[in-house]
Amino acid sequence: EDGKKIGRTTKLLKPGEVIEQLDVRTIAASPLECDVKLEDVESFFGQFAKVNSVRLPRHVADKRLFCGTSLIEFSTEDDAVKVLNESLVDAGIELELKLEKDFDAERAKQAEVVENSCFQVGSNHKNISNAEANMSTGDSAEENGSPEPASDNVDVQKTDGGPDSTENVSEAAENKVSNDTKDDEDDPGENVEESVEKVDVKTGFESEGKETEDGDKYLDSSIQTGENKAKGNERLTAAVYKNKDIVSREDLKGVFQKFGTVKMDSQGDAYYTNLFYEGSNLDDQFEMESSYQAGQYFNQPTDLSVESSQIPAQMGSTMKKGLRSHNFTTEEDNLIVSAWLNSSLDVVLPNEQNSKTSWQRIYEYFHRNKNFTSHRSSISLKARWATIKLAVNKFIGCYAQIEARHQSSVSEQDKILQAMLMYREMHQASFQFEHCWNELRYQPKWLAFVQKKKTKKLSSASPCASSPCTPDSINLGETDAQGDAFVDLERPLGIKAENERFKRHRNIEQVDDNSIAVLIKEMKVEKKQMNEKMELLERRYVQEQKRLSIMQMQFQMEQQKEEERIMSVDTTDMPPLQAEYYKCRQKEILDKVGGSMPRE
DNA sequence: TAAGGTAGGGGCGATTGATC
DNA sequence: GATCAATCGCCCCTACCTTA
Repeated sequence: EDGKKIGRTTKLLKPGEVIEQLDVRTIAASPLECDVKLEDVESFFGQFAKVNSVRLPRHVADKRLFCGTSLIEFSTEDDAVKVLNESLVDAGIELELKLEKDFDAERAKQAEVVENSCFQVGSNHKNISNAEANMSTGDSAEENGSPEPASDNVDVQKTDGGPDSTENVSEAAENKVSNDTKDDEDDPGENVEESVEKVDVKTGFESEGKETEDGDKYLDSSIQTGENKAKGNERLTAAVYKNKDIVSREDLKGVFQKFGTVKMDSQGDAYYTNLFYEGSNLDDQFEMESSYQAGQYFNQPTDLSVESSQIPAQMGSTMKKGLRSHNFTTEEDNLIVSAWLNSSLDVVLPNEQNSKTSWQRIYEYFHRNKNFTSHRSSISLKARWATIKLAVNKFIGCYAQIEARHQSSVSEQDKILQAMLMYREMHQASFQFEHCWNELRYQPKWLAFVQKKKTKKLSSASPCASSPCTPDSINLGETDAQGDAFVDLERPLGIKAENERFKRHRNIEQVDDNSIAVLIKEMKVEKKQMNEKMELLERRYVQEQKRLSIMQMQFQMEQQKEEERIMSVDTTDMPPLQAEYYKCRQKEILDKVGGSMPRE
């Protein structure tokens, strides 16, 4: 305004320089837990220096998953250097810290490997194994600077997922060289020496894959012995054999033993192939002391898996197949109920939000909050909840029926006893979940759940609404006094479902003309009946009005007669008080008549 | 934009087999 | 022998992606 030129005191940096500065201020920290939050990372590193921002990059192979490494941008380069030189431990695990550019470089490599593997995945049902093998191949080829097609490399894999797979594997291991030869026979362009050389190159067992056969289990593992040795850290390393896929059971035992007692049976051979990707064998060969122990193992970030924190702590589902554990205790039941109530309402989470299932969360809640010994797997908890839910639902019905009787002078305890008796009569079994019912009965989530069930039943049973109710339909029936107090948290229909519904209705309209005609006829009849009713009511109303007016006239006539009588009374011979009364009444009447008469 | 396909996930009944 | 935890398979629902 005063004519003086103003400008920045400090010159703006060029974009490239900004990025460069950002790079030196940003460090990558790993391994972090899969469900780690931005705030957690920020507060953790905030203890050491001022944090500008935190990023949680996704995995290169699966964008739904956190890659296990967080990028922390500090306010100054000095801060970044200071933290980089620190030896930080999070959740008992020493964090590996590196500059962002190093992390980016590794990530670019990984992306390339994943891309290669995607193109080279075979068409058979063992895509995962192949992809994993190909990734390994890609890496080694890259290291050697001599890219080779994956199919040219030696691949000792089990080719059948059946029970013989272990046998196949051991055979394959024993006859490695001969297999190599066989492979080479298939591909005449290669010779045995070349193959062996390639196997030797692959001393680093690198794998990166995803367990897709079971939707719950994502497994990204990367065993990088070469790197580990170089770093010299003391994290877990699985012994890796010259053949990339073969790990001895002793080595695995050694790895798993750090997290709990591992039982090994005597059967089976000494080698396992692609354990992590196809390895149901693991269940048979190794037994953790508890399923949760196993879960704990998979929660540990180890070098078995640089990004193993992505693996859900759910492993126990098949760990002790066929072994029935002890009965559920009241505490366990209550904790399951509590876990269910505390878990998210929306059980179907979008993929990009969280790959964990609601039962995984319930499982974690259960084991995090237990103050007793329990090794239940998520499947056990789920099954138990199903039992609890069913029984409590039935009991609610019984209790509602007892309530509906409106018995006077009956305490709540008596009602519960009666409901229990009714339950026993109806279901030939005693109700064993009173403790759960007490926990659940007033909880909004439970009430919403019950209501949802009820509406579902009503809608599905609407065509036969007059049909006799089943005990269960009575259970959740209109007498459920709690039903009105809930907030409707039911999810709306999805687009597709809504369209289906619309289409169905449209189709019904188009196709069923006859039924529409019948409906119209019925409606006309109904209308006629309604009109008749209305006429009847109107007639009654008019009659009633007439009757009222007649009564009113009668009353007026009687009143007039009375007034005339009062006016004609002679008060001369009456006692003074009586005379006074009549005079007052006569005056009143005169006033009334005078008021209504036109004045002159 | 609608339709079709696929994947993820839950519910539920039947079955199995260990425990009571 | 009864009970009940664990498992399995089927069905249904929803969201997302691809294709016409």
